[in-house]
Amino acid sequence: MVWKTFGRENCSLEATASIIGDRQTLLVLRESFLRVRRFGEFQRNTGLARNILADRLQALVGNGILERREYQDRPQRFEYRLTQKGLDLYPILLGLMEWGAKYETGKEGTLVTLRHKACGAVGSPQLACPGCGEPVTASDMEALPGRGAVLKTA
Amino acid sequence: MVWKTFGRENCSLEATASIIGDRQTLLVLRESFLRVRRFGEFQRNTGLARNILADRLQALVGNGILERREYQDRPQRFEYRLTQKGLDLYPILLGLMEWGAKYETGKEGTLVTLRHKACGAVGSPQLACPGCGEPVTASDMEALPGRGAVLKTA
DNA sequence: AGAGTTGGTTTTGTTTTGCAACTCGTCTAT
DNA sequence: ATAGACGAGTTGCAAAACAAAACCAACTCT
Repeated sequence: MVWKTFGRENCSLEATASIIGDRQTLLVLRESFLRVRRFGEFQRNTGLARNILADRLQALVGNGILERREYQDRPQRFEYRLTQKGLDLYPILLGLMEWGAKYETGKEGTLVTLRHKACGAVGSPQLACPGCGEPVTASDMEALPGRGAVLKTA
Repeated sequence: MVWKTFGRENCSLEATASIIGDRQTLLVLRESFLRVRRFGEFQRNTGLARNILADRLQALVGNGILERREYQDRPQRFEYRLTQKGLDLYPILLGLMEWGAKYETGKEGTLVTLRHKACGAVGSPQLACPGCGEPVTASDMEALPGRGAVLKTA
C-alpha cells in the first residue's frame, strides 16, 4: 500500500477546469444563464468566432451541460439549453460575477441582480456552513485530506 | 438616453474570466489554496511548462491575487502567497471542486474535505439566501437587470 | 572543484484561436 | 421564378498561446 501526497491527476477541480475552464466556454455559459439559446444570439453576444463557438457548443453538449434540441423543422433549427448538470454550474458563475463586481468592474459590471423568489430578498447568495448555517469564508474552513489524496496500491 | 439590452462588454463575469478563466491559472490557484508557495513546487504539482508558469504567476501578482515576497536573501528567493483578493476566490474554486466531484470524478476526486473550524461540521458550504438563510439554487433566484444592463447616453 | 538546488529566461516547434470568406437549405418579397 | 436574406454552421490561413528543452545565475554541499 502506497500513499501518495496528493492525487492531483484525478482532481475534481482540474476535471472541471478542463471542461469549462476557458474564457470562451464561460462566455457561452453566461449567455445560457441569461436564457440565450440560439447560435446567432450566442455569436453576437459573446463576439466569439463562429467556428470557436460551434466547437464550444458541441463540447458542452458532449459533456452534457447543454442540450441541443430542434425547435422547428422546415428550416431545421436547433437551440441549446442548460441541462440540470449545466444548471448546477450556477454557483460557480455567480461566484465569478460576484468577485468581478467586487474587485474589477464595481457595481457597473453587474449585469443582473438576483432576488430570492421565496422570500423576496435582493442580493447575492452567500456560502454558509452546512452544519451551523453561519456564513463562511476560506479561512473559516480547515482542509483535511480527501479521498483523492489516497492512492490505491502501487 | 439609450437603453441597451445588455452591457456585456463591461460584464463582471467576463472580467473575472479573463483574469482567472484559463486552465493554467486555475491550476496555479488550486496549489495556492493548498498552501503551495514556491516556483518549483507549483511546477511539479501542476505540470505546467516553466515559462507558462512564470507568466501566470507574474500575471496573478500583477492582478493583486498573489503577492511575491522574498523569504530569504543570499540566494535571493521568493514565494507566492494569496492576498485577500486571492482568498476571496475561494467560493469559486470550491464551486469548481464540488461540481467536478458531483459529475466527473466522484468522491475519488476530492483532494480535500473541508471542516468548519467554528462548529466542526464536515462538508462543503452551500449557497444560502442572504435574507432568509435558506439554501438556494439557480432556479430559486430571479434575475433582474443590474446596473450594468443600462447604457449611458449614446 | 564539481554536482546539485532553486528560480527563472530563451529558443524552437506545435497547437489553439480568430478572422474572413464560403456553403447549404430554407424562407420572403417581387 | 428569381433574387436576396437568414440561420447555422464549415474551411483555410495568419496570429497568438502553449509546451519542451536548453540555458543561465546564484548560491550550497561534499
